[in-house]
Amino acid sequence: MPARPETAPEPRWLARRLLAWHARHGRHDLPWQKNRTLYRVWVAEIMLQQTQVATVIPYYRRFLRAFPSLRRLADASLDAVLEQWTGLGYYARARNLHRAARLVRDGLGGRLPRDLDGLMKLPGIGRSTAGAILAQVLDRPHPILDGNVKRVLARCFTVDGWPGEPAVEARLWELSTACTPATRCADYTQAIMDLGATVCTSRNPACGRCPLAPRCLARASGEPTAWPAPRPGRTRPRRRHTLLVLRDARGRVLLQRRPPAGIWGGLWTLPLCPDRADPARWCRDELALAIRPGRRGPLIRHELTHFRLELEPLYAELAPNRGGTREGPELRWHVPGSRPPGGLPAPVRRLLDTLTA
DNA sequence: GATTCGTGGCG
DNA sequence: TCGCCAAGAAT
Repeated sequence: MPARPETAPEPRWLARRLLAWHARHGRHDLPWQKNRTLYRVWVAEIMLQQTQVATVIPYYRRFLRAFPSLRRLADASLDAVLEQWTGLGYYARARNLHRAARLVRDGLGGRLPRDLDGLMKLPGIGRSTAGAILAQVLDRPHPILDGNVKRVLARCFTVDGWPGEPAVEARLWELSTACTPATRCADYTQAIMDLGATVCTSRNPACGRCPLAPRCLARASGEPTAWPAPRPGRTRPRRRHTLLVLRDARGRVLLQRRPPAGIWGGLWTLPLCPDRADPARWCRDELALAIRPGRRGPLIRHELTHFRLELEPLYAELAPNRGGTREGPELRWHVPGSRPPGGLPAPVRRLLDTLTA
């Protein structure tokens, strides 16, 4: 049984322990940690929102190769940006990143703001992301509050309640502010995130390797994973859709652009089968596939089913741009294996890959 | 204040 | 197979 401290750790002790731990056990060679510019760290922080480091790294390298500077990003088309974002998810991040780059190019002389309020005015940058950028690039003493920090602080100080509740989050902001030291802010910020990501993990915390364990109240309780409290249960609505793979005689696949906002906003997907329509009823000439998302998540897992589709009725519904006057979804024929017209959702990309092979 | 937004990994 | 979670922000 661990020793049982009765008082919460002092902020200065916590920061000192974290800094010492980070020197030996922290991560020091992440791609955005070298050549730390506002632009490079900004892009990294946006990609890292709700996304783990290991997932981000290859995307980050490709993205910076395609858009080495803010100017190059602002001058690029949104389609080109979404194409780089394909598979990363949360595509509003890419749209906001691109919009912010143009705002900076056109209104701020091409320079990203170097203060909290200025950064937070840009789309996609909230308080935590702004703090992380300033702490890492300029070593400014701004607290952050991401999932790692929430977990570490909630355990150390046994903060009750689900962090999604505003009152709990406010308390965690207080603690994060109190613990953030006036100096060595870049190292401290990286340290507490690294601890949360590699030691104070959500399911199997390695308290035996934690520099904060001696005074961690959750550790002392014997059940460190009791904090933070889990999100209250909720019933997620199940949605079921059918996407159609329509191929012409040359093997091209019909793609349709999603509306600019909402799920997969601005991306190119397979056309949606109209609700209540049975794809099988349209079987006739062309071989097609239907994707039927399963019970998981918004639109994720899918099964492939072969259908033979009658194209003409669908074209009447899907190709309203013919003639140039009617409004309707943007459509494009795509040759599998060639460069896509823009961003593709991961399931669509995977499907197109199977058509290539 | 509650929901929405992707995808991959984990137990 | 399933539910939860992850370097959050916008609506």
